[in-house]
Order: sequence, then structure tokens, then C-alpha cells
Amino acid sequence: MKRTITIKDVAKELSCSISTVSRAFNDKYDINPETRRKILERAREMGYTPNPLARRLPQHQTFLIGVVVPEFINAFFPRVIAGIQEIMLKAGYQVLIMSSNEDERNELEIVKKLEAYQVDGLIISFTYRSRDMSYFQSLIDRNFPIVQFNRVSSKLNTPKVIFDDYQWAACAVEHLIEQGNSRIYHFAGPGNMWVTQNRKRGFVDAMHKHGLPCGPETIFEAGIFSEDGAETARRLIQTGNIPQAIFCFNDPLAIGAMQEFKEHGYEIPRDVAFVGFTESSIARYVTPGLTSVEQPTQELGEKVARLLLELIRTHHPLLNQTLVLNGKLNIRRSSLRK
Amino acid sequence: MKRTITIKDVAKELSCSISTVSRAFNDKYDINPETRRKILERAREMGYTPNPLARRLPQHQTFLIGVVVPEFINAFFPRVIAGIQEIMLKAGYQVLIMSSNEDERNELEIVKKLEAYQVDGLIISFTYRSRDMSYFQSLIDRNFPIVQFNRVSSKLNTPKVIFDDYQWAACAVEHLIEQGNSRIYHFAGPGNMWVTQNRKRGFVDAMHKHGLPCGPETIFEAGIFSEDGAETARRLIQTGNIPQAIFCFNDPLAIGAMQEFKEHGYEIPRDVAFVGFTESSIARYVTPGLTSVEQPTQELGEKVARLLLELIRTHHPLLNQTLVLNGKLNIRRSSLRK
DNA sequence: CCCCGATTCGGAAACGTTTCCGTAAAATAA
DNA sequence: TTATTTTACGGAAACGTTTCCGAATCGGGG
Repeated sequence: MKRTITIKDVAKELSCSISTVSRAFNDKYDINPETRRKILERAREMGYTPNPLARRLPQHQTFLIGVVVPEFINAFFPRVIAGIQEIMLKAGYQVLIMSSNEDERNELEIVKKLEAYQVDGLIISFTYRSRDMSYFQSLIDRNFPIVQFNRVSSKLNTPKVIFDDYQWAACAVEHLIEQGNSRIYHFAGPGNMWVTQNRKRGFVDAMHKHGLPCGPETIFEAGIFSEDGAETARRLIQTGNIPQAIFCFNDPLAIGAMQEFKEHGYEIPRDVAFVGFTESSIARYVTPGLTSVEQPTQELGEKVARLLLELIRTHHPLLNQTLVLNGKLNIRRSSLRK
Repeated sequence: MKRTITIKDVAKELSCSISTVSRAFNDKYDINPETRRKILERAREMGYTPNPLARRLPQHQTFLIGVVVPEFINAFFPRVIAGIQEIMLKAGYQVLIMSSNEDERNELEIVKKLEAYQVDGLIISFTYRSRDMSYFQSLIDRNFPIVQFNRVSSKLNTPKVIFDDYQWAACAVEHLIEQGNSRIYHFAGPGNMWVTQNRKRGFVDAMHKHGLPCGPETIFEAGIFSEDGAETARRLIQTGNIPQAIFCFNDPLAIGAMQEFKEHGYEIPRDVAFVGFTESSIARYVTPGLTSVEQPTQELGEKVARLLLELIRTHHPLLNQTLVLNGKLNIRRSSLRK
């Protein structure tokens, strides 16, 4: 690698001081517009760009923000990240994306790395197992800007952006009820996840509201992957305990379960109807098409990004709100009893 | 944000010089193991971590590498990135992930940003429209370490890691031929992509080898998204020009086309058989399951990362090879005429 | 006891910027 | 004209490290 060309070279070339060159690039008042123009022009010719590393050192700002997600195999998080990038790039920030791979230890390490890299703020969606929040609490105590989304922890007092899981779970279940189903089961997500609780509450309350049974024997902690859905379906089939409809925590769960039922000769939606919760784009491509709650992923990302920017700027405690986003129910064949 | 604790604080606390503290952290020989131990211990107690920004300034190494991918909506690139991270993190590098969103202008801007951030190297997979390689050539001329993968440009003399598209396309087509199909069409990808050419050649050569017709009227430049597949299928259906089997450039194309055929009353694989090329994980969840070529995504990422590390270390021109990876054909119902 | 090499450490320059402070020149006011 | 403010710029410190160079200490061989 050749020696890169620095501010000194430009200063020497134009026989002026480095402070002047710096001022030209930072667009400060203390400079003649004419000289500024000249410097910028000549610098461009010389191929000079300020070294952001050195630049950030005295500035105590890195214009870097860290994003930690539990995975990006499913389409959900990548799309949120796309929304985040959209906003952040415009605001002059770079986004450091890291995946904890659903591993709490990884997660902590990554956050420490990001902290050591002096990121100006952090956007995080937790592992479904994350329990120990003490380190994050200490970060917050040190006034470090953090915004949570999707997989949030209620213990942490930061801005949060979540989807209204409760309402839309209820909506999905009511759709199943409207279709004439009364024996409805719920395949739930991992127990300690916030979203799991909310979707489960939505299920329970919707059932109660219509006077339908929904004891613990109708709720199964299935998990998060399609294999989990298949596994839980298999158990159901073995015991012969088949409901009319199943509301699933997410799409992979639903798709795994549907696959399993189909392989055992059940027809969907005739024998068992399904509703999922979209964290992927495959719902429309399975057969039959999977009715599913759609979340505004891109918008979610943008909201999160804007909140963090605001938090970095003002550190205003009033930002520690919980923003609840709306979605919609995409009705497809898997839930329709025509 | 409170003032962060620096090397000076540690030095003062232990009443030694900052150079000694620095040496302790950099594990250099010029230090008594005993003092080193003490310093490290006390520094940990004080909660000191070296500021990587400042650290990298005199070092002329950032331990940052940039990864530019055209998208990460499909599962393919995220998985490759997972492989890259795996290796890079172990080697002490951070990975800056950026998506060009299939936009050539974006791509160029991102690369310049990454360059300005002094990344130690670049891993890139090009936009399907990327044509102007002059800037990348200039980077290479300046001895900047670049590794290409998947969507590579043959104009650029760098290490490349690609999948053996030619061979596996041929393999996929031969599978269709073995199943008794003779009128086979190809839904190709965007024209200027390297991989498009290779998969197309695989198709053509396999057809020729078995004495089957494969003129230009059997090859359709469909695109890259499921909508493109649906669109192309629609055109075929309108003209009534239906082949026995279709070999698709990728899975989304195949899935979109299958959907379209199904909606028009065709049965798959009875009326039309399908084979795709996996850049996603949905092949097994559509109905019927989509026969598809599987690429070793994780391994690809790891190989790419190792090559870049080697390139950074040695700048050895011998590394400018093209690594060709192997895959496998996952046979599912969409192509089986039992 | 002296000299020399090895070991361990401190001082200071360097990395490429930004920014504070001061000053000369220019512009304005008296 | 002189006094005062404004404008434009240069010098230098600072940011938090690494690293070069030199010095002090120590041990051992002569």
C-alpha cells in the first residue's frame, strides 16, 4: 500500500496551514469562501480524503453505530437492518452489523467489542435466551445510547420499538374463530421472550372473549424453528389430539407443522387450519399459502434508527418510550374454510 | 457520556510510564512478565480497554474489513457472511457489512466509504448490473487487498471464490434428462452476470451432449426475483409454448414460475418439472419440494475470509487464483417422474 | 573491581486530524 | 486620521495510542 496523502501534503501544495485545510473540509465559518473553494478543488485533484480515524480521535465521535441481531438467516432482521441503514447512511453514520447467532455469550462479547470501538450508539435485539442484563444496565448508567427493538427486555429503560404482538395475535386468532373454528391450539415461542408472552396473551384473551377453552393443554411451547414446529406437530399426531386450527408463534413453526401434518395425510386447511406470524417471506410460497401477520420491517428499522439518532443528539430521557407499530393480516388459503 | 478511562490513568495509578502499560497490552518482549501481570490485573479492575481508534492510528492497520454484498434479503449472502465473520472474528478482525442493494452507484459509494475508513481489505460480490470496474482496478493497482466471490468480474485480477456453476448446472439438467424430459427450457439470470453465463453454458452443453435441442428459443432471460419467474411463466402460458421441464437460474425464479403454472391449472411435476439453484432455504418448503442445487455457503464464506487474510499478510500474487467450490443436488418432488 | 551485554523501563516523537488561542490585516466607526 | 471590531489565517496543543531510542539496573565474566 502506497503512503496515503494527508492534510499536510495539501497544505504544503497550497502553501497554507493545515488548520486552513481542515477548516475548508469542515465547512466552518472562519474561512474565506474563495480559499475554501480553491482548497477543496486542489485537494480533490490530489485525491485527498480526510482520514476518518484521525478525524474521529479528537472529535470523540466515531459516526459508527452498532447493530446486534440474534440472527440474519430469516428475512426479518435483514429487512429491519435495511431500514436502519437507509436512515443512518443519510445521517452520515456507518452501521456495524453483527450477529450474536442466538448465543448470549456471543452477544455480550460483541457488545463489548462494539463499545471498545467507540460506537456512538447501539441498536439491539436480544437472543431468545438473553437473561442477564447487568452489563447493559451498566452501559445505560454510563449514559450510553441504546435502542432496543423486537426482542426487547422490559428491565432495561431505553427507547424500544416493538410490534403490537398482542393485538395482532388476537386479531389472527379471531380470524380463525370467525372461520368457524373453536378448538384452537397455540404453538408458542421460547418462554422467556417478551414477544412470546404477548402473542400468547393475545391468543388467550381472544379465546376468552369468545368463550372458548384455552387452558394450558392447548398451548405448546414449540420453539422458533421449523423443526420445532414439525416436532410439536408430530407429538400431537401421535397422541391423536388434533385441533381444528393452530395459531403459531411464527411462520417457520407453522410451515414445519404444516409439512408434518401433510406428510401424515392431513389436508390443510380442511383438517387443520393455520395462521402464522411473519418473520420471513415464504408464507406466500408454501402450499397452501400461509395466512400470516405481516410486520412493517422496513419501517421498524427506520423508526429505530431515528430514535437512536435523537437519543445521541439530545440524551433526552423522554425518548425512553415504547413505540408500538401496526401491521396487517395477510389472509391466504391455509386458514380459509370457504 | 462520562470521560472514558485512558492509558494515562492506568499509568498514573500504577506510577509507571504509559509505554510500559502499552507494552503490557501488546504483549511485547520488552517487559517483565511480573509487571505485565500486575498492570493487566489493575487495568482490568479499573475497567480500562485500549481505544482501538487511537491504537490503529499509528499502527496503520484498522483490523477492519469491509464486506459488500448486493442484497441480504435472500438467505445466500447472510450465510456467506456468517462464514466470513466466523473466520475474521477469530483472526481479530471486525467485519463491516454493507449492502449495495443491487445498485451500482451505491456500490461505488460504499466502497469509497470503506476505503476512507481505512479497512484493511475488501470482500465483494458485485451487483448484477456492475460494469464499470475502473475504480476497483485503481484500488488493485494501489495494492489494496480485494477478494471477490460469487458475483465476480473476470476483468479484475484478484483472488476469487466461486461455485462451480457450470458443472452443477449441467448436472441439474442431466438429472432432468434422466427423468425422461427432452423439451427442457432454461430461465436464465441477468445477462451480464458471470454466474448467468456459466449456468447457461452448463445447460447448453448438457443438452448438446444428449443430442437435445437448445436453441435461443429455449432460453429466456428471466431475471432474478420470483416475480420475474412468474412473469416469464405467464408469457410461456400465453403462447401455449409449454416445455416438459424448466431449469431455473435460481430458486426464487423457479418458485415464482411454479406458482404461476399451478394457478393456471398445471400440475407439477406431471405437466412441468422444475429444478432450481439454491440461494435460499425455501426450496424444501414449497409444494412440491423444489429440486435444487445446494451451494456450500458457509464454507464459501470461510474460504473467502482465509484468502483475504492471506492476501493482507503476504500480498502474494499467487493468491490471484480462482477457487472453485463443489455442491450437491438435492432431489425433491418437483423434478421426479416416478 | 571493571567492563559489557541483557533486560526493563521512561521519554518523546509520531500518527492525521480538530480546535483553541492569538494576531495581522481589513473593514468599520468615531 | 485613529480606535475598534471583524475577518481570515497560522501556530500549537490535544486526542490516545505505538514505537524508537536511550538510560538505568543487574548479573556475570575477566
